[in-house]
Amino acid sequence: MYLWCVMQQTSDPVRDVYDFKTIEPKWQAYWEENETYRQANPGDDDFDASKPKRYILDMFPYPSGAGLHVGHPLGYCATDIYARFSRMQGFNVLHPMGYDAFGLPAEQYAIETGVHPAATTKKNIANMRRQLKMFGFSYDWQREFATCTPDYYKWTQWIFLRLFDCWFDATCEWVDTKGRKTLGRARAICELRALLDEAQSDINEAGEIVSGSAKTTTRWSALDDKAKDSAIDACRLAYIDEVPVNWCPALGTVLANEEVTNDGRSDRGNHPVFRRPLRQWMLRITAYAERLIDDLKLVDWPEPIKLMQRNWIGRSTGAEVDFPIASGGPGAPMVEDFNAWQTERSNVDSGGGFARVADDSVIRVYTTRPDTLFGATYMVLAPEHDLVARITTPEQRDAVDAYVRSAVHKSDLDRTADTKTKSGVFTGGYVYNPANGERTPVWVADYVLMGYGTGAIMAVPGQDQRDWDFAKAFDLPIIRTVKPPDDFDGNAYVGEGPAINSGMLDGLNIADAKAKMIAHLESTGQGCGAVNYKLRDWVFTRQRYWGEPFPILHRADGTMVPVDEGDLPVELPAVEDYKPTISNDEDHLPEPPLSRATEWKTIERDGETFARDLNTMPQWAGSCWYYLRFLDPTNATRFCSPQAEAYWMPVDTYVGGAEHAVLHLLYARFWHKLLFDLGEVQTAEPFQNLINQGMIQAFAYEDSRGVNVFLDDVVERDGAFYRKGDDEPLQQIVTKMSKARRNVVNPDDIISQFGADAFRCYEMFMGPLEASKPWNTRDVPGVFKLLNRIWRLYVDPESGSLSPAMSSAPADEASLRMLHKTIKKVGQDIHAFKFNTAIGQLFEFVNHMTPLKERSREILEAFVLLISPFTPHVAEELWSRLGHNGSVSKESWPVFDESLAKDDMVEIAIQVMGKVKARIEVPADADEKTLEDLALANASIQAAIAGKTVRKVIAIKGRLVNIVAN
RNA sequence: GCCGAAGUGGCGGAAUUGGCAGACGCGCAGGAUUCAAAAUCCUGUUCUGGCAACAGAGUGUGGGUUCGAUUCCCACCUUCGGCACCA
Repeated sequence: MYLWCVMQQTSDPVRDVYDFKTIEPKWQAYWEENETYRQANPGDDDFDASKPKRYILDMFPYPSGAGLHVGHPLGYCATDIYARFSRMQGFNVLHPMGYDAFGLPAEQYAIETGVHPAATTKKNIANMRRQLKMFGFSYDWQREFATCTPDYYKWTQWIFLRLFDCWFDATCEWVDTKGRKTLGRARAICELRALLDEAQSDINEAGEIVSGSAKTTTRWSALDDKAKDSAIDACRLAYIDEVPVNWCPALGTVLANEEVTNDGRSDRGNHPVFRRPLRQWMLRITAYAERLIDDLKLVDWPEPIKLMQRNWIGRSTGAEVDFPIASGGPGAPMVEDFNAWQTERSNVDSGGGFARVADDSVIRVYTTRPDTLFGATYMVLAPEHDLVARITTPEQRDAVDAYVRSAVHKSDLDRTADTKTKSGVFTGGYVYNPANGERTPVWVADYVLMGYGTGAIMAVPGQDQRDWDFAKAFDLPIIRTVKPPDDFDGNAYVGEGPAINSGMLDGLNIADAKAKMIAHLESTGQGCGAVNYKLRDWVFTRQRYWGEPFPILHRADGTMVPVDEGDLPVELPAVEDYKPTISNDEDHLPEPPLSRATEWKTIERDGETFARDLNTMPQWAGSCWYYLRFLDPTNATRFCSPQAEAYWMPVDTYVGGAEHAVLHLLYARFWHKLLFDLGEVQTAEPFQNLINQGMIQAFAYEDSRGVNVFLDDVVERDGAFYRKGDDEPLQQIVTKMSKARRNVVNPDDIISQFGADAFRCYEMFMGPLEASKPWNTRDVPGVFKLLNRIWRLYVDPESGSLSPAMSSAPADEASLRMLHKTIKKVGQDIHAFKFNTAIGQLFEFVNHMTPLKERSREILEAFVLLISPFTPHVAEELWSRLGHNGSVSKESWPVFDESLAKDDMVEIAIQVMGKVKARIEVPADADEKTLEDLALANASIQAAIAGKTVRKVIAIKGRLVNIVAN
């Protein structure tokens, strides 16, 4: 207001045009000063418990040095509009923002420059905060935090300790706080020990408590203390295991799959990469696989995203089957007599039966098609499989060793790139097919993956195309066990049909044959029905500096103790050098940057020396639970107060990019379920509604050589594009924004040219939120003009006072109807996240009002409220110029009158044989009979049906009439 | 290869989910205003033919269901995103 007065005094004649450069900073300062968007928590003095709540959350950004690109604010604009709208509708709205601040780029920068990642991150956050404020987002800034601060990661470590301190009791049936029956839950590890001690239960190698006496189980009471500890450790939800990783000694670090090139080298520096097992922290997400699938039923997510999660978890049903080893290498345990083995297995009561964990004398496979067992003509082991070494005969040893070595050194991509050509080597060993006792050769091939199922398959070339290809390549027998249709001319037949060549199964359809075979396997102790998941446990270790340290202390003897909760956080120490230790030796073990923290890395406790864990957690860790910290970000005694959690959770609306559809959302759901099992949170699922914004793409221009030309150097003439100056024709393509494409649009530039309100409107007007669509700066002036036109409805640019056309007389009916229609449409569209059509309606309103000589003030006042979620700055300015005190955001959303929101007369089409021949104006509620009569009486229609017989008339109220005549 | 999403004017897109295809915006054309321009306002703008009224075609392609299909079904083509031989 002050600046406006100055302008009025100094410029003559006064031109009080829409001046976003003054308005936007002015109101941003006002919001900041008045804490306009602060949201009180339950228990606070100014908390209004009578209001319903909405928790509206954005996926928080990584504070990169490049700042926000135009893709970030797409989702942020959407949630901001929805949050402002929700407040006006009388909701308590939790709308926070923070930073996912641990991560690789800051560390890479530190390695190159020696600048501490904390300093880089702090600087980047400051820039990003400036940008976020520049957009006018209504975040509650008092709740802002970054995941890299000790106050925050203290609780990340605390949750890790919960994972460490729990096991998953898969057989536990329980009723949750919402009264739902659930199978399986996390329980404290001390309960496991108590169960084992008291109940004299047994524990098997899979870490399952078992009663009964299957032969691979061990009597708990027979174990010594150390063996008990390690058995317990193996059951934890956070456990240590050896898993193969992409080890790059020259970089001194482990690489992600996407950092490894096809020829098995690092994409940074082109160093050799080796796949080798490494001791890693693992999180047992697989224990929750079933519940992660089931509980998708509880959330309102887009079906495609749910489908992607289901596919990722990849539940399949089938059977595990044991194939006894008939012959192999010198040391291999063997089954001499197949019939005797079968008899022994069948005798369940005297130590036979199907063991929970396979013994050495069999190859255990998982199959989804137990009905095809009679067609299993060879076996395949993954190259990493334990049995490979033992089953290989001396004659085949060299070939197998060479094959295994080459496969192990291949990257995943390389190993799986070519799906047509199969490679593999015969081990020389044989197993018996348990269905018919046939001696079946055992091969090793890299198309079988150790990470899925049991790492071994029975190959059924008749019903599996991959097996068919392999059998053809190596001249192995093929037996069809499902009868294909007579006209079938393909290779493997995977369709439905009666079983053939399958003894007792012959004639059965696939489902019945599966069931019968599983029953047979179970009754004879040779196999059992099984469920399998593609999902694997989560490798939770990174050999990095810039992440959360593990709150675990290691004794010299290999045992571990958790850091006391009272000693959290385990703070990340300062180091001189952030580089991992590099080496040219493939066998050199990783030494993460934290090994350079010489003071920190050992610690004395009660006279005993412990080594700290030198690894850090992955970036996912911080983002797994940040939505809970926003509820109560400064709580020093708990990750958040139970009261805040009970009130705010679940997140009602979660908006972010579809690229997080699987990993982030699955990991966060997993952690949430752990906290739920422990009674720390009250909802089974964290995110009730999920919306995936599309990607903002950009036009890019290529010359004839395929080289990209900078946007600024492109001119358009007659719909074609040319390079400025040399008139070379360019090809326009739509692609991701990237530096390489030279088509990056910076939001700072757009805002300095058109303002934040116009920017927000443009992004929302581009198209549906979920769709990917190209940015086109050419279109921005369209919404910028809208704001100017709105401005002129209120402000007379000559005098700077309110427009003389604004009248206090009662509104004309047409304008009143337009207003109510607009209130209805905009409200409904915001609620449905259809912002593009909401803005279309704002245009229609302005188009209606602009030509009027006299405009009702009452209507214009209501319209300011309607635009305020989209264009908060200009709305505040107009609201204040209309003489109101206080922020427009504190006003209520206007209520529409249904009778005014719809037209009383409508135009309907009259068709003859589906072609429109006339249009008539009728009352909106005219019934079908009236429409039919009016249609038949219409002159053009009579002409159109002259000489024809009217067969049928279809009249749809308020829509159309169709006359069938011939 | 598999899974998912999508294909509508010169461009971004709309269409109550089976009921007038092209709302709204951009661009373009014409007009008003102006000494002139910018800005602003008004009019037109799917394509083809016609001065016009009007006629015909038209939502990736080809079929089908229906009085009626952008919408539902079948086959195919193209683009984008994800996954990588998942037994």
